[in-house]
Amino acid sequence: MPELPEVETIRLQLDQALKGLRITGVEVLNKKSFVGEIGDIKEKRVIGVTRRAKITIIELEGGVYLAIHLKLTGQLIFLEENQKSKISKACFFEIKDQKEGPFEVGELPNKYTRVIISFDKGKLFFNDLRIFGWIRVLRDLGDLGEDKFGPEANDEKTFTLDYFKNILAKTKKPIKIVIMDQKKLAGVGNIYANEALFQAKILPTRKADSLTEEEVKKLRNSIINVLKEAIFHKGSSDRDEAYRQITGEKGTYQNYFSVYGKAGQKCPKCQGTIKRIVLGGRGTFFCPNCQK
DNA sequence: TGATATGTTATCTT
DNA sequence: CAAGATAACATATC
Repeated sequence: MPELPEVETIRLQLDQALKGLRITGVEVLNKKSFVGEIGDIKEKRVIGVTRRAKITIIELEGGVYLAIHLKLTGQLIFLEENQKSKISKACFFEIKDQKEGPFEVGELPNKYTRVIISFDKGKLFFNDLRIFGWIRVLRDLGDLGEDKFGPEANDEKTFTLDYFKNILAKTKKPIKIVIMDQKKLAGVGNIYANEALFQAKILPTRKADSLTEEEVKKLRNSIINVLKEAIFHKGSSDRDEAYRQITGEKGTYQNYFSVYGKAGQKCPKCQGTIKRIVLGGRGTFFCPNCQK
């Protein structure tokens, strides 16, 4: 779930919330969720928060970084010390208003809180139901493995048309698999791959090297566009999705989905019906009428 | 009970 | 060896 727009939303909010704060302590409630020495980050101030692909990177003074991957069910929730009551109320409201589930934040820490990072003014809670996510202490950003990531999918400067043409021409894999491959393009996950292919009117099953120049151009525009729209709407928190903003609030881009999770429903552009297949083990949604 | 679930990677299989 | 497919990670919901 947390794909580029969700991580970017969290990054922006964390950058505002944490900049200048000092880490006063770290509680690791689940060993698998934290890799590194607490001593390396204690008493260090936050310089800023950046992002690479779907990884949030908290830069600390002294050349130390906290890299965080939320994987499928991770959340980062920040409670400012002096606003605790206000934020708790917002979370409480959310539970009352909507169906209660494992992903509603409620009181903190909760059952799924794996790591708590305390600052001189507030606490950051890392919640993760399925424990696939992690926080790592890094001395060198290269330890993330730069070669593991292609250009950022929302950055038209590095994600160029020429680059896109080149990587697509090199493989016969289904186009959806290719645009979700972080080594080739960083940030696109299942939701936005489905949505971008719909916007570009291209079937997810099409072999990558079969796309015409026109289609490649259209798909690149659709990817950039859908990611920017989703960032504007602070990401998506569809029904069973864990993603929350750092306040505990949902994103709203799920209200703008055309095909994702809509099997059996009407296509928003024609009279066809959205179909679901499995591609690379993932739910894949498309309109067989609009997408060619 | 079986199918499904957003990400990533190890491990098959071809 | 490379490309492609699938299982695995841990847990919950429908």
